[in-house]
Order: sequence, then C-alpha cells, then structure tokens
Amino acid sequence: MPDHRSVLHVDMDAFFASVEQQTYPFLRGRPIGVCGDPEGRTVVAAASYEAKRRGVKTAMTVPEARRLCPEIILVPGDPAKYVDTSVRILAIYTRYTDLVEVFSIDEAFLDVTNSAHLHGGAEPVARAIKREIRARFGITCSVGVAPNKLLAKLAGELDKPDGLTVILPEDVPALLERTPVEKICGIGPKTKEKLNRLGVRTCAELGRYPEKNLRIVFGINGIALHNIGVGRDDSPVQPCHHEPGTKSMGHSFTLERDTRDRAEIKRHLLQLSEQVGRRLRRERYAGRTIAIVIRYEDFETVGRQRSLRNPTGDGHRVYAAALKLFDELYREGRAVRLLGVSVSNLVRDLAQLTLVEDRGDGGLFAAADALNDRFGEFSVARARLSERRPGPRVIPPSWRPRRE
DNA sequence: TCTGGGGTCCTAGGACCC
DNA sequence: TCTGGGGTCCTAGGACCC
Repeated sequence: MPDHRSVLHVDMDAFFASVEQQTYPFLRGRPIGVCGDPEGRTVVAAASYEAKRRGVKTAMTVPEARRLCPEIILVPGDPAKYVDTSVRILAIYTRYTDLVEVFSIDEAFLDVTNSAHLHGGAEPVARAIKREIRARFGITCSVGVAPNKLLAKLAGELDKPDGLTVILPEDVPALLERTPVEKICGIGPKTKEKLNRLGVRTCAELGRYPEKNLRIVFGINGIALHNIGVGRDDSPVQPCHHEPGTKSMGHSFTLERDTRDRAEIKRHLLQLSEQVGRRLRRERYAGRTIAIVIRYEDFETVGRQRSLRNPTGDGHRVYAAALKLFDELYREGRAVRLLGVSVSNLVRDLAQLTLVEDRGDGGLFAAADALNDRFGEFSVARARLSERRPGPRVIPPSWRPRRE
C-alpha cells in the first residue's frame, strides 16, 4: 500500500493554438491567436507560445494583441476539432488508470496511486503520457505530480511548456513557503487582495494564520483557505460518470455594435433562445427557470430571472419569457452591449419532456433538429432568424465527453 | 476596435409555511 | 397589542474557473 496518493495534473500547452498548428503546418513556429468570430468583438482564446513570448495573453482583445504582435495570425476557433482531439487524448489516460477526472477540455487529473507501480512509478507514467501525446498529436503538455489535486495543479504550472514537476510530501513545506496565494486555483484577485490586507502573501503564511480568524473573515471559505495553506486536499479524483449533471445552459453574445434598437434586441433574444432550446433538446434536458443578462455600454451588467410552472426545452417559450424579462429590466435609452439567455433548474427526463412539450409539434422539433445537426446551426430556423450567425466558438469549461 | 463566452458555487434578503 | 425560529423556495449579484 503506497504511503501517499499520486495524482497527476495534465494540462495541454496552448491547446487550441497547438491543435491549429498541427492541422495547418504553415502556422507552426509562428505567433498565432485562436479567437472567436474575427468580424465580431472578440478576444484571444488561446495564443501560441510564439505569440505569448511577444506578450499576447489569453483573453486579450484582438486590437491589443495586434498592437503587441503585428504579425500575429488570427485563426477562427473550431470547437469540434478540439473536442475530438480532447476525447482521443482522454483515451490515452484511461490506459493508465480508471480514475480520470476531466477538469476542462484541455486539463485532467489522474489518480495513479494504485496503478503506477505497473509502469514503474508515477513519474514514468507522466513521461509516458507526455511522449504518447506528442507522438500521436504533435502537441506538448505540462504535468504536475503530487500527493493531491491541489498540489498537482500547482506543480503543473511551475514548468511550462512541456514541463514535468514532481512534488513529494517532503517537498510540500518549501513549496508552500515560496508560493504566492494567488497561484492557487480558486484564489482570484478579490481574495488575494483581502488576504494581502491581512498580511498574508504566501500559502505558508495562510497556513499559519489562525483558522478561526479566517472563518470570521471568509465564512465557510475560511476552512478551505486554511486547508490550502497547509497543502491539504482530500478531494478524490472523480471520473465524470460520478459527477452531478449540468445545472444550467445558456448563450450570450456581444453585439457587433452597441444598440438601443428594440427590434434588433428582440431578434438577438430570439436567436439566443432558439439556440438554448435546441441545445436543451439535443442533450435531453428541460428547464424551469429562464434568465436574461443585459450588459450596457458602460459595462454595467444586470440580470433577471423567473421560474415557470413547468420545465421547457422549447426555444419559443424561452423567448417569450426572456422578452418579458427584458421589458421589465431594460432601462430605456441605454445602449446594450451584450445579451444573454440561459435556462436553469434543469431536469433530464424524457417522459417529463414529452409531457410538457407535446403541443402537437414534437415532430417538427425532431425534424428541424435533425436537419440542423446535419447541415449546421440555423440551416433550419424560425423565419425571423434570417440573419445567420455561426454558433459559439468557445468550449465551456463544463465540457465533458459524451456519456452514452 | 478597451474589456468573450460558458459555466459553478456562494451570499443575502424576502416570501411563505408550520 | 406581540414580534420566535426553522425550513424551503426564489431572486440578484459577485467571485472564480477555463
């Protein structure tokens, strides 16, 4: 029986950009940025290391990226390709352990505590995985090996790209001493500021800070923060079939130009609602709570939601509710920058779905969905959606491999 | 051409019920 | 003619993640 757990965190280097460079060899060795619709107001979703060296970062605006790196090649993202690559990479992991937790499209945790000895230990497993991913897909990854998920993720960040960092239990105190709190997944700018004001800068300082006081300042999160400070994390590596299902589904969209035009706004709301409805049905969900988000030109962002009596997967019903919410929420005269529609309180039950949906056009839904699956988003749509817009070009972090 | 898109979880306050 | 206390559901907003 091993005396400590061995957890790997595997993180693809510049994943979307690396995949594009593999697909199109002329992009290799050049600064590229993968972004959304190049016509819209978009940001860099992934930058190649050539671009990163010039200062281009994830989530930077396109004009900013161009200013730093005028030769940058902007490539529109191709989500299906990234999903496909990710699924094939996951298949490699499962040859080493059943305990694989998908953290995002390009990150996973592997618990190899009870399987590593078959391959000579955790570090050899990490090396083998890196080698195989490079051989099969031409892309590199960075791996952290540590006694738990928290430390494995931290370790993986220490050496990038193409890195491998092993943290043994005896290395942990020194690591905590030199790690600033904001390096920890879960500690963002606000928490960092709050901690700094308490005189806490490193993880070790956080560990020494009285837990009782952390609880007073941060409530229930205080306990979690204390555990971070001492490098403790007992959370298991959870294979995705053990995870709870999706909680909400939605789409949002930054308009090409800010607008006050109600007719235009209504068109966008309809489009978003139909998109959400279609995804709900495709994944056999229905939801009872409809929410909208408005971001005004000054970036003030407000939301409003309301629960219906019955769950729905019908984009038209979603739209009816969304429009009502918009009328209640919208402050006349202000220009709108972004609109979002989402549905939560989801249920996943086909019998329930047909019960609430069957207004006689269930067949129409099925036919339209099948055509759209085959020929692309909005090949078939309600008449008012004449202006077509391609689907989203990003992958949500909640992305999971298909279960069925 | 300042500031994307898709999620999860937490808090706080109000309504309502027993 | 006084003001409890728990539980659940709901909504709005914020922090954080990739």
